[in-house]
Amino acid sequence: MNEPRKLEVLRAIVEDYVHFREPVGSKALVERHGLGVSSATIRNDMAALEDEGLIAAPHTSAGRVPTDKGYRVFVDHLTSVRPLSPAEKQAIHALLDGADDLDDVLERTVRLLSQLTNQVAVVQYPQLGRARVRHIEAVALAPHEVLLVLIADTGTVEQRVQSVVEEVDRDRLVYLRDRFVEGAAGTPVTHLDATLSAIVDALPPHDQPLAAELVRGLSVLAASSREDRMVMAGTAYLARSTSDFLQSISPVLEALEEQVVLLRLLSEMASDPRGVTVTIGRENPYDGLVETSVVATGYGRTDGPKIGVLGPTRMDYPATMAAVRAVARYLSKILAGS
Amino acid sequence: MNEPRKLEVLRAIVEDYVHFREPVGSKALVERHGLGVSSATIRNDMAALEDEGLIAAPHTSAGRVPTDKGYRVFVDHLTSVRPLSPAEKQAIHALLDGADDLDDVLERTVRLLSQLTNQVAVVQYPQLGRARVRHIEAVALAPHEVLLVLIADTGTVEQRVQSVVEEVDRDRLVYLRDRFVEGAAGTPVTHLDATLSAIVDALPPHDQPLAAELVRGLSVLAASSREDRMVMAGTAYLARSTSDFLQSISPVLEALEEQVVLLRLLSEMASDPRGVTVTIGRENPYDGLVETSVVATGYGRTDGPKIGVLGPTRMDYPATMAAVRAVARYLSKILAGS
DNA sequence: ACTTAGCACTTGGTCTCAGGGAGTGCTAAC
DNA sequence: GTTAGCACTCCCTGAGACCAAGTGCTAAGT
Repeated sequence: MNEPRKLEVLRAIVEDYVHFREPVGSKALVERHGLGVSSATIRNDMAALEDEGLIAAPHTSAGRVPTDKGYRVFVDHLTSVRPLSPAEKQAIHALLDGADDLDDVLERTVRLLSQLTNQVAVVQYPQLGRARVRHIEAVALAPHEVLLVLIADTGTVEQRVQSVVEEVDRDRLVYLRDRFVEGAAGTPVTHLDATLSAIVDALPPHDQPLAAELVRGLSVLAASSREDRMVMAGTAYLARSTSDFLQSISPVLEALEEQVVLLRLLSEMASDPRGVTVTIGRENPYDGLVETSVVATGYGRTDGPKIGVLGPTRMDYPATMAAVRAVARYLSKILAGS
Repeated sequence: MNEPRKLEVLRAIVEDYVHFREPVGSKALVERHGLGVSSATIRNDMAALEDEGLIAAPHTSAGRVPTDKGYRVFVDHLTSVRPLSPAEKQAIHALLDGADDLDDVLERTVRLLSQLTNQVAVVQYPQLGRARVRHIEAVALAPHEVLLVLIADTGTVEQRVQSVVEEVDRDRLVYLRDRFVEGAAGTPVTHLDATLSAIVDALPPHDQPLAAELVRGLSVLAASSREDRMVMAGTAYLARSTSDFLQSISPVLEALEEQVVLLRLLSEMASDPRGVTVTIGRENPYDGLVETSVVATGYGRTDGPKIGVLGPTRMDYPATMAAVRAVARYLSKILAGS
């Protein structure tokens, strides 16, 4: 058995299936790709590939279709992430320039990625958890209401109106805020609670009740923050996929609405040395997504938030991986620059 | 011609078509509804209704289907908004209690409405434009960076990091902030720009450049605020509609992503004396939504933001209208209370 | 002036059947 | 290890027949 050629056949099958969206037979294969052998030989290779579970036949007299496992081998061994075309790079520049706000940047990015890949794109908000405290602000809005603002070095700003039992005095509030900023600036947001608690303990006793209430509010900000939020675009592409995928669009939409599902999925994806990670079909633990693949990567600092694309398992992996990687890089650059 | 019965026939056709999702014939009509006449009579009525453009036949030997115009008559003259069942009211309570944050409230609300109606639900963010300024905060984050926060009496908080040319001095910033709050608190957000500009003019000359920059940032907050944002839920229900609607799901998803489209649609919907407004099929100016109807109403103060539901023209209008109205009322109550 | 029974007619959906096409697996020869 | 040849399987398509549902019209009844 000719191993290299067998893998070449697998590649050809994947490429043709992605391109023509229908099972591919041995004859068409030799015609479209210049494999210098006859269709019978290819059939032998295909039988072997089928034995290994890399391809499957929908029915006896149909061509073959890659299995999840087949796509996996294709992605892992048969393709490298090709760079984007200049036109695509220019599109990235054109769409991402001129954004200021973090929300705006993410919004544009996700639309861009969706348009580049013709698929659903998602981007996770920068995780406050990995960020460090840059500033804390406390503003008295009313006798018993304080606006708390927590600003992280990632650029995220979280705010919340906290009601307090004690009547707030502006000067005391400024004093407390200064203590907080002084003691907590630079602390990882995850440690904010502990750091602030220590500060409270060191305060004069009569300041402690109010300070404790404020710390409680700030902890809420640090914990229930945007780290579980994401932006999405391109759901309409789901419906444009082919007919059989159309049947399964409803569960996919459900999964997309359950952002928790997606967020877990993204964060569970181990980072890959090549930069992008791919989860294919049933590798995915969620039922609604058994016919979809996810191509994702981190952006910003290492092990940071994720950005990715979701589409039918029958997708153009090389192109999608390239787009995801390129957009992630530009996004990192933009966020670092601002 | 018996006018009342003819309208009764129209109602029966709409109800049956919504229920059984297939064209309804004269015979089935007399069987299912106790109209005391024969099918031939109904056929005459149906011919008349067809002449008036209220119903149509997909083909010669099929039953009739309501037209957009038919639904319109049904909605306007043949149905009243029925109150919700106790079970539904309880569901509303259960889901909306325990929300604090505005984001959280809207999120829960839109999910609730979607589940109640089995359709796509949307809710518009409270418009900052109609709100009044409650507080302004300016915090120096870095030598050339100021965090601006604008808090409205609607509970919305807008923030933005503004970079400034001049190096900021903390005391000056506090001074300027105090001038702003003093002069602008209570002003409608729409007039914020003018009000602040006047304040700037009255300041000592050496404060004016920095103040002007801050005002520019605050104006951006006031203008490009959340008033063009919305929350959505239940897109998966789109795919669960019947087959013919499945063809048109892609344009609908596109329209939903183009939030501008939806927002314009919602704001163009005149408020109806009965509380809920309905836009049916082609009454809708957007191409992607020719097969969908929108049921919406305002919440909060009069002429305020909108909340609504979007689904196939073949929807259960009375139930949907009831759900939208009920949820809008609860939402208003919650927002007023907090 | 309505209402009704009866009936011819239209049409889409379903079923069956046959034929064609695409593709496979196997065998035997190279 | 490769190839040609061939029988076989299975899906898809179209044609034809048939049925069910529904209509519109006419003529008769109230």
